[in-house]
Amino acid sequence: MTPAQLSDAILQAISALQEKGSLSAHDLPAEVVVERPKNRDHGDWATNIAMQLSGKFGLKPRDFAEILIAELAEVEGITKVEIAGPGFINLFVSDAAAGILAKQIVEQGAGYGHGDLLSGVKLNLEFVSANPTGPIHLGGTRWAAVGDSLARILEFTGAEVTREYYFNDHGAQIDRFARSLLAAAKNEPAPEDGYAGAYISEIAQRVLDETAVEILELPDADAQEAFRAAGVELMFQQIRESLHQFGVDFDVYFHENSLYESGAVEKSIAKLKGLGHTFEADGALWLRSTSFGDDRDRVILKSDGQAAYIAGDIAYYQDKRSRGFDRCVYMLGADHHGYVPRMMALCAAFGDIPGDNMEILIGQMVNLVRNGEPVRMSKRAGTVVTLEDLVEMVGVDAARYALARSSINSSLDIDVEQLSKKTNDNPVFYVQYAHARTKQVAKNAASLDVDRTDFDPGLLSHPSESELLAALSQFPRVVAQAATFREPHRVARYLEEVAGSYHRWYDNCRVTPLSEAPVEPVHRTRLWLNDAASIVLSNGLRLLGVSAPERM
RNA sequence: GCCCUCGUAGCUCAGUGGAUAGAGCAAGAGCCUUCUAAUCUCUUGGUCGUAGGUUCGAUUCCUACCGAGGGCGCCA
Repeated sequence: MTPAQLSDAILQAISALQEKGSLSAHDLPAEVVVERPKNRDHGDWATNIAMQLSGKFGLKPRDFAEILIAELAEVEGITKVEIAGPGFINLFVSDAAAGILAKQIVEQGAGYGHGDLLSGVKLNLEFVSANPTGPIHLGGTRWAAVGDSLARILEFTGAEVTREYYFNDHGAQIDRFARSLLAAAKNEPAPEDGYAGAYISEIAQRVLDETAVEILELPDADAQEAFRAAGVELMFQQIRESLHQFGVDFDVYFHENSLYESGAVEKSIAKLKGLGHTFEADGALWLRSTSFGDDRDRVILKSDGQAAYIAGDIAYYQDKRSRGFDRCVYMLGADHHGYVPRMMALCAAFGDIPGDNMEILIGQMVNLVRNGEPVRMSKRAGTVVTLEDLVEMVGVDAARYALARSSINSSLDIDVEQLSKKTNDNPVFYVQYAHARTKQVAKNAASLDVDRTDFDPGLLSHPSESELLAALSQFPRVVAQAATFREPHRVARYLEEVAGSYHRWYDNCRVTPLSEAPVEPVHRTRLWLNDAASIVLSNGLRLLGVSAPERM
C-alpha cells in the first residue's frame, strides 16, 4: 500500500465510523498526512490524524485513535495498527500489499508520478530573461536550470505551461551595448558606462564580417545603429544556442522592442490612465503604485518623454493576460527583489489579484568559489563566468543538477574545483549511477532468462525491499509538492534518497541467481522492482533535465 | 534607516507543527573468484545564530536582537 492509498483508507474508515455513529459528523480533510517513520518500530507508515482531528470531535487524541484503529485493523493489507506517544497511529503493512506497487509502477512507466493537481491551469513561466548585452552569467544559468525543471514539473502535474524569455532589446543599456561594439570595432577602449570583455570584440568583428556595407565609414550615429541591430541579433542567437545546448528551449522569445513598435505600451498606459491609477507630476507620468502597497509611486513616462523600464512590463503583463494566461509566474534574481512591490501594484492596478494572476519567485545569488575562496566576477572587466564556461568545466548534467538541487531561497556556492573532479562529490553521479545499475541489472537478467512472467509481491520481504518500495511510493507526492511550492530541488533530493535505497537493495538482493542456481519466482519478482526503480529514477531525472545513462 | 533571503555536523546543504534533527563530502575502520566498488557496512561529528512568545508538542509559526548576502533611481 502506498501512503496515498493509506490516506484514502483512513478517510474511509473515519467516514464509516461516522455513519455507524461511533464518531460525530464533521467535515474531513481531503488528505491525511501519512509518513514513513524514521524508526521501523514505529510501523511502516504513521499518521498524526488523531492529533489533528480529535479536537474537532471533542475527544482526546488517544481516544480518537482508539476508535479509529479498530476500523483500520480490518483493512486488507494492514497487518497491525498501534497507538504511540501522544496519539500517533502506526500502521504495519504486509509485504504483498507493499510490493504490488512495483508492478503498478512498471505498468505506468514514464507516466508514473504524473498528476492532475494543476490540470486546467494555463501558466506562463518567465525565466532567465537575461539582457542581450552579453552571454548568460552564472545567475542566469541557475534560472535556466531551475526554471526549465520547474516547467517540466508543472507540466507533469497537469498544468499547461508556456516557457517564456523576455528579451530586453530596448532602451539605454542597448545603446551602451552598441557604443561598446562600435568602440571595439575601432580598437578604442570601452566607453565608461559600456561593456568590455572578449565577447564584445568577437561580436564586433562578426558584425563587420557579416555586414555588406563598410560600417566604419558611416557617420557614428549610423554605425552605432548598424552595430545595435546586428549585434543584438547575434547576441540573441548566441544566447538561444547556449540555452539549447543546456537543454533549455523556450516556447516564446518575447522582444521588448515589439511592445513599443506595436503600440502596446501606449495602449496599456492609456488603459491605466482610464482606470485612474496614474497622475502627472514634475513633467512625468506616474503610476500611483502606493495605492497598491508599493512604498513609493513609480515613473512610467519620464519628463524627457522616454518610457521608463516599467512601461514595458506594464504592456508585457497585459500582453500575457490577453494571451489567456491566468497565472503569470516571473522568476527574478535577488538583485531585483525590490521590483516586486511595483510589479504586484501594476497587477492590482489592472484589477487582477497579486499572488494569483501574478506570482514572483525570487532566487538568491550564485557565487563562484575556487578552493574555498570566492571568485570576484565583474561584467565590466569581462571576468564573468558564463553558462558556456560552466558547461565546459563540468558538463551539462553536473551543472544542471548542481544548480537545481538547492532551494532558490539559499544563495549557492559553486565550487568549480569540486564539480570538475568528476568524483562522487557531485551527487548527480550517485543518482545516475543508480540508474545505470538498474539498466545493467535488467540487461543481465534478460541474458539469463530472468523475465517478468512471475510476480509474487509477498516475496519482496527483505528490509531493503521494504525501504525501496516505500521510497518509490513517495514519488507522486514529491512531484506534487515540488509543483505546489515551485521547488524543483525537492525532486533532486528525493532522487538521492531513491538512489541510496536502490544501492542498498542491490547490495542485499540479487535479481539474477548465482552461477548454476535455478531461476526462481523471487528473481522474476525482483526484476519488477528493479525496473520500477529504474522508471522512478529515469522519470525524476527527466524532470530535472538531466540524462539517465544506460551505463557509466 | 526601511525591505527581501539566509544562519542546522569541520565543509556544501536538506528538513513549511510531530516520535531519538538527516544526506553527501571530509576524518577513521571494513566488504571485491558472485548482476557496475562512482556501490555497500560501521565509527566519529549538533547549545538547529541569541533571547522571549504561541501550544499537548517548535529547526519549522510570531516578536526582538546579532551576523552574512542582496535591494532601496525620471537606471535597466
